[in-house]
Amino acid sequence: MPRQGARAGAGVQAGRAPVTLAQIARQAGVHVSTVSRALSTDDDVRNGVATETATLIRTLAEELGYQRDPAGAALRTGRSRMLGVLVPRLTDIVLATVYEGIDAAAAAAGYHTVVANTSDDPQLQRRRADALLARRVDGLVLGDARSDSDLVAELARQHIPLVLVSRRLPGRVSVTADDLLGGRLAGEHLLDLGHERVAVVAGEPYASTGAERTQGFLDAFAEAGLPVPESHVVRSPFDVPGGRAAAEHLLSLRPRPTAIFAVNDFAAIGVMAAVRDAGLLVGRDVAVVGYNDVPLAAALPVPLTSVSSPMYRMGELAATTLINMLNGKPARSRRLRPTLVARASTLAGGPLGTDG
Amino acid sequence: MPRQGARAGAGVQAGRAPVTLAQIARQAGVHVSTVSRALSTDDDVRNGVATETATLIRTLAEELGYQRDPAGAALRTGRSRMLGVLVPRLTDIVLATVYEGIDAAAAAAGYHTVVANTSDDPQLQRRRADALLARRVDGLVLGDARSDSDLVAELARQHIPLVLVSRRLPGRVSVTADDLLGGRLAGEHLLDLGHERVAVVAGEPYASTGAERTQGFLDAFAEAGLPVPESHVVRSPFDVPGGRAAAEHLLSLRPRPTAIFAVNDFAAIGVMAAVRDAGLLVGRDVAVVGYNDVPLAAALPVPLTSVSSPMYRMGELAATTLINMLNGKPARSRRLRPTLVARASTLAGGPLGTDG
DNA sequence: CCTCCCTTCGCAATCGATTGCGATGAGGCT
DNA sequence: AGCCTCATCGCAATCGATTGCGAAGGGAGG
Repeated sequence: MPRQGARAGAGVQAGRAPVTLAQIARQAGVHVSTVSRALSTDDDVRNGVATETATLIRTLAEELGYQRDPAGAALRTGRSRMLGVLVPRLTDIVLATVYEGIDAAAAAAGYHTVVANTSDDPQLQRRRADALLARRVDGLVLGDARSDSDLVAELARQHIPLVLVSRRLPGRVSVTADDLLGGRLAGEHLLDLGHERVAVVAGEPYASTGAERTQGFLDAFAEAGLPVPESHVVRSPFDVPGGRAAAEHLLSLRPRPTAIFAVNDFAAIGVMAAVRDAGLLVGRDVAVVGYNDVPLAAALPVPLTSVSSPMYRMGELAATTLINMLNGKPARSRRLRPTLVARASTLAGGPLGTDG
Repeated sequence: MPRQGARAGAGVQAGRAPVTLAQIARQAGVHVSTVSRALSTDDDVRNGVATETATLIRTLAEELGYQRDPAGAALRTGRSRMLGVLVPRLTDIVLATVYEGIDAAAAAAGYHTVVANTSDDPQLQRRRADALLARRVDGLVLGDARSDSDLVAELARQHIPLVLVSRRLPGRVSVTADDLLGGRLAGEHLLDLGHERVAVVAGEPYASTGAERTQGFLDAFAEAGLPVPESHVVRSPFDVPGGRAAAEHLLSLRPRPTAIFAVNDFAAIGVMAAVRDAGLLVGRDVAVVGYNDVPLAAALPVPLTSVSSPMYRMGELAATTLINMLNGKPARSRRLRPTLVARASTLAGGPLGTDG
């Protein structure tokens, strides 16, 4: 007799006494399998139980406070009802917002999520993904897909259900914002204001977000007959110091750009700092456009013009798409429409001359 | 014969074929129980296996890529090796940083974490906690403890292992920063600069963080013989609009305060906005002190003086404390020391006169 | 009145890992 | 040489939920 008494792993919490199917079965005078069926969420299964038996069991379960043991269910079914989520970092409010959407939609569908930070580091991505898989998550939502890594391809080869979010990758199911359009919106906004000499803080090349926002922006100017020279497009990390350093370089160019588009609000804040440090005024001497429209953008001393994407909704859609996949339904990629929010960082001074 | 073939829940991912103890046992020519013992992390258990048998099994497991099935282990042991974490919101960089620390320390100890947002809403706190418990987490880290709610007491009554983080509650094990000291540091800093008429944006009363920071600040001024009148202490949400609204009120007082302490950086940013809106200059006309020293504080147009607490470390300690509890070791509360980082928002203009 | 069918349940195996106890064997001791 | 001890390992039960199959029961139709 392996067990001597109560629960083995009860450990510290002596008080908990989880209700099991067997207890309900005993009280209801039926077999445990009947209870399982009555409590099933699957209609086909539940229909095998007489209505009055089912309601009896249902109310009994309610009274006793029954909660299905996920370990038992997972062991038998092979599905954990847990989703793994990989993000570059949760301290980035953009990804944190996406994650909140993911978690909300997952919870609504009876799934839990487990997140992990990868710092955009390929080694960490692999390690974290393995850890999640070891936890037997049913699928993955990847918010940190890199175009220069083959991790996603490997996971796909193992037939692991996955959905990309925020960043795209050719041939993979993803839920993203239309970054190409977003970049174009930023470009057209500056064109409307009369800017002709502009520059781009383009983010990291391995992220489709930065790459496509940049491309959309460049497209707009190219189509307007004002192609942006390559020297005016610089890569940079997606943060304040990164944007600041990039802008310091761009502001040293002669003639100086009259506007700078940063593919990320934090980089844009760094750009604004560099503009001030150069003794210039944001919005009058140099227009600045950011991307993501984080809450802070509107609260800055010079409110930041930014492109807004439905990040929370993106997370929700990513989760539901993955869950549909798990249920065998076909899944398709989605691209959500961004909008531009114009503020003082581009409007303060009105259009600048071509030789300001 | 309930099963017809391969794995039942394989679902979409047809490729995965998890290695089990039984497979290793077969290849090693030993019983599955021996494999289990050889692979155990518990030394007492592993010592029951001969060294060479153990190494054989260990290398075999490595080659086959064995990963313990958490469901099987959890079912038998009653422990899921999962920790539940409750935070007000993950989009708050402060809590996100704490959570990163929690997750890192948990992962290092072989635990996974599951987070949930509660929006500081008592109803949601209960629901999320229940959901986590239904998932059979081994313990909880609560980052959203409210002094006006009895949820924590209820959980404790059920003997659920838990540790508070960030916010304290009397009689509970917690890992926090010394907010009383932090508030005092802010107060002493302003006293050193000669301020005599100050005000406080005190945050929400149910959070020990805001309450204690405020108290420490008031203590410093009271001990200096310059008690702050109640009318100069206003509560507010921990965000930009909240700080802005509170500051608009405070700036309308006559004589106007020469300095404002906000118990949270985002509220402080709102304060700075209100100061600007009033046509005043932050750091010269009105000094502003924030709290938490978020990365953005240093990047603001007028860099923000702020009290810095080791948030990541706080998360790490909270997780290890909880895990120690789970292992039956005694746990004690910890209070980490904050430090003040002085910047232009208090230094720009030097001390102001008493009738500025 | 008998037979057939359908609804409703029970039976029992099963998922993978853990663990108390007992069996086996080797070695040392008297 | 016989017995005892200890190290090592196997046996089998067990955690809780799920599910294919079969049985029992009731009702309807011939």
